Amino acid sequence: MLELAILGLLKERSMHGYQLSKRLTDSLGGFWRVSYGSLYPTLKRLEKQGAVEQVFDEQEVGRRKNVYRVTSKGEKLFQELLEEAGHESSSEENRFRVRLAFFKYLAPDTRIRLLEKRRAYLEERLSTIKTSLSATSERFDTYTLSLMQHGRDSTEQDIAWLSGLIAAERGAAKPTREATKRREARALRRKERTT
Amino acid sequence: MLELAILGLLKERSMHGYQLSKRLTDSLGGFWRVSYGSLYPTLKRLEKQGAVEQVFDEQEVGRRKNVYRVTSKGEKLFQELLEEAGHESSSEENRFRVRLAFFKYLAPDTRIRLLEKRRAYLEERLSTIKTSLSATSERFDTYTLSLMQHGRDSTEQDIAWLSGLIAAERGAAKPTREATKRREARALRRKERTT
DNA sequence: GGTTCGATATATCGGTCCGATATATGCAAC
DNA sequence: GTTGCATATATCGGACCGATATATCGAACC
Repeated sequence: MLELAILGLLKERSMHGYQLSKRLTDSLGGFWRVSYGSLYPTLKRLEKQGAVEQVFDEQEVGRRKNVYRVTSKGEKLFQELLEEAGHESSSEENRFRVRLAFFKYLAPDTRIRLLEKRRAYLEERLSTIKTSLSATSERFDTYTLSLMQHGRDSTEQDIAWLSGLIAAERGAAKPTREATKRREARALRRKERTT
Repeated sequence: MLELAILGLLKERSMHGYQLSKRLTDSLGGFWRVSYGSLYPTLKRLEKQGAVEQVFDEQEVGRRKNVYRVTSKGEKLFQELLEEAGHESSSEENRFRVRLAFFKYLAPDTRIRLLEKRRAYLEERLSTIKTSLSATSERFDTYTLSLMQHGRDSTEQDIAWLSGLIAAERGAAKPTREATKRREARALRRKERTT
């Protein structure tokens, strides 16, 4: 995941480690605080793999900075990591967000595939939560119950958000007026079935 | 975090590793999928620390099972882990949820303190996101923008949820008989609305 | 009766990431 | 001039994950 994030940021502009950590912590939504214990080893790993390389600025005499640039090998790796379907785990929460932050580098149909995969996973999880809640709601204490209810509500909102993104993506993919209408109708029907 | 979750579940009932993994994956909200690569080493670590001990059931002759029970040392450790204020990182998302699942083992004022701390953190993050969003100097693409907007909305809803929990906690702090009845009536009505 | 298969159960390996910490340098304020 | 803060790189131990190996049990099927 860090490799993906680093490559994505370096694609936009060559940077050194500290700049990357700032961009990752501040700009990328603030949902992930990257540690140096991850960042610097990952940079070295990427360099060893030939995915990034150091840029040496001659006139810079001041303090030591390791500025990195993406190589063509790194571009390739970036695309692979970006398209890689996730493993649906807890760390996949962040992984998905990082991926979304670089979605502009993906083809529209790949974007739709990834969004739908994520939505399918959330829908599965939602139904699990709902089953858990309706089956044994008396067994849970107030806090666990509230936690699960909140989990259910959040998941529903995440799904709605994803559906919006998918719809927008479909609308932008083939701007044929008739096809769009048919697609939206299908999406609506599908939504009504699963709700 | 895993130590906390394991001790909390073992407090309720002595179990072996596989049962713990089921309970962690299924019952605890479904938001965390625990791997065996974490679970079994953690159990051994806890045993080494003297926080849990094996239970040997004599009549059981069948397949090998390592059933564990919490010791008094483990009870102490559990309380410490439960009260420990988090480090506000990305792994703290799960940590907070796990902690909440065992909130019943905490004193009301500790509960309020932890909830408020969490809320304060989320409010800080919310303001960061809002600042980022309103600063037009940095232009985000559609996806990053949507990600941040969704992050903002989700955070706002999390804060509202926490505020509800805090209010309920404050209301329950002084258990006057009449107040309790009124509160239960409110809770019931609230439950009926949300279900 | 045999076998196949999925759920149960424990264990370990390599790897990613985190949190803490150490160690410098540039810079501005006092 | 020195104090303090942001900048900048680096590493250590540890937590957790994903994959995989291994083995047992029960039920289902032929």
